Amino acid sequence: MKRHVLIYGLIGGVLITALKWAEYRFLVIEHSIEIYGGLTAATFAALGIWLGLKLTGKGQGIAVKEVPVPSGVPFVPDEKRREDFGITRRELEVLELIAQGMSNREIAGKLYVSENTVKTHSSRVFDKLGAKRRTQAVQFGKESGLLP
Amino acid sequence: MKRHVLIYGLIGGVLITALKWAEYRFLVIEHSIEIYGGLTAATFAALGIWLGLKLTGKGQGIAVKEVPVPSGVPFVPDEKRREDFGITRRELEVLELIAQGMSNREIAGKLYVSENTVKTHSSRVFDKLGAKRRTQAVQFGKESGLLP
DNA sequence: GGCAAAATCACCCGAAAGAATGACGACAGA
DNA sequence: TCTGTCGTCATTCTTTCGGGTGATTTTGCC
Repeated sequence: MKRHVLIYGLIGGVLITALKWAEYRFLVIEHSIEIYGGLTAATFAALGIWLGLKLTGKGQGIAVKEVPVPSGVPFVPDEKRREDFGITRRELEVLELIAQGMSNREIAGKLYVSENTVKTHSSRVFDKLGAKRRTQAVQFGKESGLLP
Repeated sequence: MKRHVLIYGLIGGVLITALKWAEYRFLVIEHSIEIYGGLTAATFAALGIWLGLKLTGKGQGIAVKEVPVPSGVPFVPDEKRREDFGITRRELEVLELIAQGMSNREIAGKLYVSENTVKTHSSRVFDKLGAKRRTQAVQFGKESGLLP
């Protein structure tokens, strides 16, 4: 939920800035979706072009094909593997924070829940991954593509 | 986190644009948003890269520019970074085993030393990396190319 | 509306981890 | 030979983890 607010805020900010800068404010009402979509598409395309330029500046085409595809879409399909393990979203969320080196207390603070809750989630995740320690859980998570 | 917002925003924008442009709005209900987002993002990125390749013509360099992509690189240069942190070989060895999810006791057994020694090494490594927990040390180690 | 899953929190307790400190032998280099 | 680094080990103490158990609330779905 919080993420949505962030996303909309960010997009809105970018959009409005771009529009303002281009003096196209009158188009917002009628064509906002097209415009902001087009802008993002153009941004993405530009990013691709930049990547292509950057990579072809000194290298041959072989490396270019392999590298940018995985880095352009950095880790989205966690949902599938997550369910393969029977891990819930919240549990994966906790696991991600564990992988970032946070303590249970810090995670609790970040997620606005009690430390006991974090412990419950982490315990369940360890159980589902067959891990005995958090470091092991992180390792398993990375190996199975559950974590970036 | 922040990156996620950006990515989702971009993907979402591209998706909506693509859908709208192609008048395929009815497909949204039936298909997952991730798939279309990934497809469209990949399409635009690929298009951008292709454009970049076209525009730059033929690259002549042979050497592949070092791209920060963890895949494909089998990881060899630890010696250099190790010394940048002032970490000894033994300490890095312990850190590697920690990263594999082993407990201090297991590490002690594997290295044929006492558990106290392992604790000393790990404490020193944490100190040199500025980490407070072993998970954090692992994270830092991976980020700085100290660990695979 | 009701059921099942998920999320939340609590308490206890043992094990593991980590901080702080001190010490000792091996070894390389000045 | 003296010095610094490294590796080793110990002790004490505090904090954190993790297991086990049970409970309540929230949420998603039929």
